[in-house]
Amino acid sequence: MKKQHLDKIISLCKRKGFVFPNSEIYGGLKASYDYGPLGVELKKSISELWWKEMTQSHQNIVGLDSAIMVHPDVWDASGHIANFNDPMTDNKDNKKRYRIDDLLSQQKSKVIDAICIALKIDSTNNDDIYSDIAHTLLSDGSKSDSVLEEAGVIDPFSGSIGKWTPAVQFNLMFKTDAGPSEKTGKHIYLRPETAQGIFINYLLVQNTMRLKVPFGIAQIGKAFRNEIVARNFIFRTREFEQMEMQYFVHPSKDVESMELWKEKRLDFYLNHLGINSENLKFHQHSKDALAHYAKDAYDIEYNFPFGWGEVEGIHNRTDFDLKQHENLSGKNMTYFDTKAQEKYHPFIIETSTGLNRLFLMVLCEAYFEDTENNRVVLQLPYELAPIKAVICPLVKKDGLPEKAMSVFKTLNQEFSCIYDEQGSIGKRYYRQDEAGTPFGITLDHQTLEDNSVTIRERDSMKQTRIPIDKISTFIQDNK
RNA sequence: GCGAGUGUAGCUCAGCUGGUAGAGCAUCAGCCUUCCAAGCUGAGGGUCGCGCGUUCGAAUCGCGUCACUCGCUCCA
Repeated sequence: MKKQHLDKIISLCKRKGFVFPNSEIYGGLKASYDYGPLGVELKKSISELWWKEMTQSHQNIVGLDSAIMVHPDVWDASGHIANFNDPMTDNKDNKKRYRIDDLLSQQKSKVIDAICIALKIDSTNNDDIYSDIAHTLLSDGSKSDSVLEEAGVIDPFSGSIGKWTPAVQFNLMFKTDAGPSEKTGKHIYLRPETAQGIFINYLLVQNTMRLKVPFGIAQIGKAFRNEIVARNFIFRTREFEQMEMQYFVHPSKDVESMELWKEKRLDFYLNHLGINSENLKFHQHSKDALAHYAKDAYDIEYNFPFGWGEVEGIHNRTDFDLKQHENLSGKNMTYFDTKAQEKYHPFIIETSTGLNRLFLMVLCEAYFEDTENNRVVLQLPYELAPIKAVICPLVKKDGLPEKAMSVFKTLNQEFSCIYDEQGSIGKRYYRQDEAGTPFGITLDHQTLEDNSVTIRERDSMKQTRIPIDKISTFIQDNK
């Protein structure tokens, strides 16, 4: 049943103003979406919850907002330039695409030798021979296709020699040029992760805030990845928002800290975002699937309509990044513990989550078809609901609209409300059920006599009669 | 990336074998007044994703392209 929900959620998102396809009047842009009036509220609520949980709730975690564009050497140090500029080739016969270095590693040595001779590469004592060939092919673009084919490079899928296209580079990072002309300017990349902004600033942050290890730096911001495949609605987009907290610990405490954060982060999903534990699980990366920087890595996965998908990564990044930056920048990146008189590179435990994925997860979790009452309800936790209450006059006459409007104006100071007098009262409730509004407040003729209203709860549809001045208290108690 | 499918009003969809578009819901205005949608009247809104082609004539056929969904694949 759950498997069929994504279409319904996409439709609801558009209908109610959560998410719109971007550039729709021009036919759309792949994997690009806009957040509508309700969507922006929901997204903001999720990130605010996260921020509060990850900064304010801890004495030793502070925030940061670093730049999207940074010195290009940062990406050299991080490994993004080296690791994600892999030359690729396609087999024209079956349209399979391969990373050339991967492809070569599966070939017999005489094939490799033939290529080396053709390209005049010295293959002796060369550990990076596959990568070297790949990059040579790329720089010699035009002849790369014939070289691979003539050497007899076999397509592992078909088992026969492929008809290879010239080497092509797919850049993970979006590149642009800073400066007035392409020639004089530097290549600038849009950050593919927010983490590096934290690493390069960590000593300044530590110093200005007088922090002692262990401490954390949290950041929310956009990152950009030129994904080849982008799918599943807003699950994987080229432009996305990360919420990361990098926790700096003593190298001997990494395992312990990892366990701590795994627990804390899972709790966030269960107790703050209202996710059912059945729909969450940890997935540990296997050794060979680990990122170039990581020692150990867990994902928190959610059971989306399209299957289990990663919503958060909790990784032990070790001291890889800090040492890399130290090597490349020449600046000392060590932390000095004055009490222990010890100087070291802290290990970094990263909790990195995708805000857009949490958004989708929250919607999937909240979406409920109440067949008994023939309605669709978004059972969002109160804190996440874009609109907290709808204020309705029972009928559009006898001074009820005026009275309701004044109640609306008062309550709207306190929390986000909406006023609605259009259509039957049931219809108005149902409209808000779909938007996830937890409370409906209705004024009727009795209100004019004793200042009481009916308050109706979204999930249970239960109605209670209370005085106007108790609305706020009631909501606080029942949210 | 490969394979399959879809693309007609804001949403869900109908338009069979080619003759320039309909419904329900939604929206808006008016009536009704009723605490759990779908009562009455009326209105706005689409050159049928986009382009090219075939044809006297295309939403309907062909090709291309863009976008989305599903299955594999991939995902630092």
